[in-house]
Amino acid sequence: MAVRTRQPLTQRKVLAAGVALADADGLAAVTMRGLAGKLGVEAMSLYHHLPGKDALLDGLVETVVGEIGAEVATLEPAADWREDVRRRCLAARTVMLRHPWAPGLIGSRSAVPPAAYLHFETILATMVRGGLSYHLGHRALHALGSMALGFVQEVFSPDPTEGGVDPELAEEQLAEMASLVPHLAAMAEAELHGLDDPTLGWCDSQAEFEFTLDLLLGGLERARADEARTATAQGRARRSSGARR
Amino acid sequence: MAVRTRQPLTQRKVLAAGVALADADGLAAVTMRGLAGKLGVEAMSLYHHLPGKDALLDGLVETVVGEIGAEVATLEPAADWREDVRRRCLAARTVMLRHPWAPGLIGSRSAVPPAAYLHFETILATMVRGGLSYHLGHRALHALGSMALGFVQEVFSPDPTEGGVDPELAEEQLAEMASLVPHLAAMAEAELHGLDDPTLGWCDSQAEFEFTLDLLLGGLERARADEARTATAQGRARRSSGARR
DNA sequence: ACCTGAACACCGTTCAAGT
DNA sequence: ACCTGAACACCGTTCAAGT
Repeated sequence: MAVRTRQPLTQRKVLAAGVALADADGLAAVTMRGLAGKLGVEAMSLYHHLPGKDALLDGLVETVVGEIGAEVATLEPAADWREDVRRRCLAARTVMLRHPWAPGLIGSRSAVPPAAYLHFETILATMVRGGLSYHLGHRALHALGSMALGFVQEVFSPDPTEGGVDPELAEEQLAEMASLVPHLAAMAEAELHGLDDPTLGWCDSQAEFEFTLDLLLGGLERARADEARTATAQGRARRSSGARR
Repeated sequence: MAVRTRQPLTQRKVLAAGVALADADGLAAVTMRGLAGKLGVEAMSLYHHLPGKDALLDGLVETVVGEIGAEVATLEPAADWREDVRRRCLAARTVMLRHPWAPGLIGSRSAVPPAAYLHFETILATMVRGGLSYHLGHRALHALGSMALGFVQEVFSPDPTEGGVDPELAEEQLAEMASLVPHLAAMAEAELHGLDDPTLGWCDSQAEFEFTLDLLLGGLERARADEARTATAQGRARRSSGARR
């Protein structure tokens, strides 16, 4: 299955093959030897295009974050800053859904992918244009956190029982949960019964993502309005008292 | 430096040594051979107390999450549900600050640490007692996400230049940033000038954490009030129209 | 029961050598 | 310049053997 090309290898081709390999077989399958094999080449050849494994992983992150740029470029601008930021985050999310290994990799790396700075920049610019101060914009970037890159730190893991819930197994687990964690069990049951198609699983992660996003944006908009009101009130007070500097 | 004990090894001791080793030398230093060496034993001895490396890593997570339970147990209950949840998240955060490798490890594992369920349970119970429906409680757990375990997905990485910012280097970086990402640069500068002690770094991660937390909690409280108002209005409408079921 | 030593199949990486 | 083969120091893990 090795792709044999007579064209010489390039860093781009190595990284593209790395992303494809991670998509297909998971990040653990991306070894120097394994990736080289996919490219019809020996492991040591990769060192002519990348300094080592660490650079390869950084390159994979950079490639994926770069895809966000392409995705965001297709967006139409929105009048409201919140709608604009919302669309950017959702665009990033569509990219991450194509590369489910990427959030974990990004989280485990210490360095910020350089391409991410450009993405944050456009988001901050949108917010400043929308009336947020740089201080609030700073806090907003922290608050949005990884959502700007299209993922949340999933505490409830991506379902290992992919593609559906075994109703019988779910029943068993519910029974077991009921005694240990009654509120969680009640919640799970309440949510299960409200679903049209229980085989899809009872956590609609897309809906959760959007709910959280709207929650944060709503809160930031209120903070923004407060800030504007306070500034106006202070300005009025300063003017009416005739204070100078 | 190997700790030689004549007492036989136990799983608890192995895990405690693993946590200590990760605290001291990082997660990468936790290898079967390395950990065994710290315990004054051969690598293969560990297999008598743990099935393998994967179980070791799961055990490390479980140990750390277990510490959250101990920390939460010292809390005094708060009247307001938001204050209560807030204290629980901050307690979890103090545990994670002791084990900076833990969030990355938790994020990279697919399974939810069993001890975390108990933690989520008490948080959900607090919220339900505070008036949230199970549905909203479900969404709240998702929204709080990893904050319930005391960390956020840090996009701006934990500062590698630990313990302060070199002002000269910072100036250089600012100059470089200014052309590429002007809004970010302006923000960084605005934040730097407002600081009492710039050597502490210009991102107060504790303040950011609390701001984000309060933002989410404030939004959830509004959603809670909306939900309560809607339910009351629906009830009133149903009663006044004499509708039954 | 608990621990050991040798061995196996992998990994990232160095180095000298090929064309 | 790009690629190779052998080798090195590691890793998790199996197995047969010790007490």
